[in-house]
Amino acid sequence: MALAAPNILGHPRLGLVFSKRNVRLAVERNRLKRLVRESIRLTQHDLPAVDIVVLARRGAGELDNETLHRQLHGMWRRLDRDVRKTNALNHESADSPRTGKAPE
RNA sequence: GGAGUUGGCCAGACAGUCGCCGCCGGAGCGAUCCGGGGGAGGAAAGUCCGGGCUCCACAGGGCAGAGUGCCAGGUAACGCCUGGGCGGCGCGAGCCGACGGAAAGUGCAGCAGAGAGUAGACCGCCUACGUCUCCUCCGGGAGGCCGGCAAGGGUGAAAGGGUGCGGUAAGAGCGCACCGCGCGCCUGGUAACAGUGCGUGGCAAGGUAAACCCCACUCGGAGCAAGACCAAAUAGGAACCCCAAGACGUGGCCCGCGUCGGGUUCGGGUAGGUCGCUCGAGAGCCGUGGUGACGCGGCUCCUAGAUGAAUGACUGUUCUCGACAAAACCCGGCUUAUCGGCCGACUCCCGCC
Repeated sequence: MALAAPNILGHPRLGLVFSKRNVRLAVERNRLKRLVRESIRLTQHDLPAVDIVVLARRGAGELDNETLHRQLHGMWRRLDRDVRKTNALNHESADSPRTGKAPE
């Protein structure tokens, strides 16, 4: 799961929350963090300027690399789409919602 | 060929591209860039012991508390390791053992059973001694009382050495022989301990000490969030200098009384940062002493150091298709998890020559 909010840095920024409670083994936690970082690294230029916090749900450690990459890629696409949509709305209403939420 | 015991080792490999964290060299005022090289484990785990290191405490001794517990050796130290002893398991190679003390004291133990601890008498055996009754062929016999015994049966996880002979009323280490046991000596061994050794004791009072306890030995506390250094903003403090005028409160007002300033420097200290942080009881090879753990000497090598915490992703080739699992100050152990593979030594069984 990921949470996102616009920032003023001009580029995306990543936060990671992988609790011992949801991912028991240190090996799995490190692997997940590496995969998320790698995914962001490869797609950072296509992402809007938002702060993203990625959280692990219980059982995330059991997914293999290929599945995770696919899911992350899909998540970034939907995030980009949602941000574009809210920006368009903002231009119309000049109002700025603080949080855009990307689904899982 | 099969079954097994034991010691050690490995933990996918190679190439390319893009990344992450240190280090070295170069360029740049700098941000940073370029090049080179390094980057998780045998258990990094559990945090159960031991030590180094750091800070705190400390004249000496005792008590309390905790731990350890056959002997010798190894080690910085250990609850670890090696060798040995004893006991147990296994045909064997081997494996397992908190393995000091129960005649210092206290405590604890369901059921069964007469009795479970200064032992005991249900069944049973005996009637010698003392005494009573009856019978008598006058030798004695039968029965009772008072009693004796613990061999046999029975209970139990466990009932106060075992076997045999003597002995006796019946019995009993009551006596003897052998076996076992205790104690002393001798011999071997550094010792634990062992002995077909010599002598001695009739045998000496169950179990439990991971129950209290006794004996011997060991142990100060806290931990890298230890500890050291640099050091904003804000608030407060100290010293010196400046102004000694003004502001505020009290009051109708003045006097009076109370409170307050500005600057510089310094010290403590928070955020933040730096160090501690990896060259070490270090690794490899060779030699050497030792049964071994291990020690000594020589040569060579430098081998993670992060701080939200770094090893990955993708592609290709290949194999036996990859288990358990991530350093956080360091090291020595123990314990636990683990797909599979390789090497050495040994044991038992079967077959063939």
